[in-house]
Amino acid sequence: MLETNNLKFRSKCPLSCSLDIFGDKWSLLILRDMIFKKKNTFKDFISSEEKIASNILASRLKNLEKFGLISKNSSIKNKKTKIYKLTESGLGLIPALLEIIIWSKKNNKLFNLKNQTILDSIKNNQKFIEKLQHEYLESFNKAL
Amino acid sequence: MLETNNLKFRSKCPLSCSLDIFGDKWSLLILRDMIFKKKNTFKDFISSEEKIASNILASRLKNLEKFGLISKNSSIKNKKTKIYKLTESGLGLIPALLEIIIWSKKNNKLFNLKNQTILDSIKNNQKFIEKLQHEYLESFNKAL
DNA sequence: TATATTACTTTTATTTTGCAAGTAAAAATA
DNA sequence: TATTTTTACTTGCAAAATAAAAGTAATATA
Repeated sequence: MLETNNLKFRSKCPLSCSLDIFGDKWSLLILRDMIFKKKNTFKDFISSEEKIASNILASRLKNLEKFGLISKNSSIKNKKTKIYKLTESGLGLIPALLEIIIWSKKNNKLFNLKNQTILDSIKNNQKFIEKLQHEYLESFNKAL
Repeated sequence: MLETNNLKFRSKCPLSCSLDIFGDKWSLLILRDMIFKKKNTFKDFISSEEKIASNILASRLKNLEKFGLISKNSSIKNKKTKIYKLTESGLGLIPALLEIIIWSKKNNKLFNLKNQTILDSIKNNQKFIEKLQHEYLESFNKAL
């Protein structure tokens, strides 16, 4: 294991490093919830249909924060509620998520996807990505 | 857990289904080895620098085959050697892999990547993707 | 003031991963 | 032809990660 700033990686391969960060069953689903569903609290994430366990969610949020994909702050309105926000680095994963979703759509004989209208309009072009990023930041500012 | 053709998924979300298939630390590295390093045997994969354990490799190969991303056949020349080949579905993941790699390159302050000349030329356009797919199939036919 | 909510942590059980060693069949070598 | 090596795995066991359930502490709401 290579160690850089106390963070361990199996190799210096960019794909391998990326998977060391988010190569699991849950991390990208948290980002999905933030990007596509404008979720930003612990309670939001817990309520997703895949039913992540609260201890796993806590550990994933901590990890994503550690690697700079999200940031954590107290809400201004409400001291109890913590708000998780995608960083620029986290928003930068939108193109990768879209490509996975596009792949999934093309291979859906395997897993019987439900029709999701939002996905039908996906074209992985720069404008769509920018729109998503813009929408995210806007909704975030509203929610805050 | 939803069950479709004996395959279990946490939900019908395309991203979630995808992660149910390859959301781990190793599956995409096997695909990377096939796509970028033209590897196609058990021995090839075992020799990668991330040092996957042989039982894990066996289980991942079986899983990728089960989900139709790769196929397995005996070599014509050599009865002992098994050749793993990307299917069309597996090759279809190239755009997603490239986006992860591009993300990784942009965020490399974190993990000190070595300069990989091949990556410097990456543009995630259709031509580059087609070139990779073509190269893969060509090298595969040679190796066979 | 009492109850509910939010964001966790803790505990315990189960599953997955990782490591080391072993095996069977085929191929290469002596 | 006999022996060694190679390839593609499997097995057994320890360690780590995950999952499920329950608990907690601080804050907010009725």
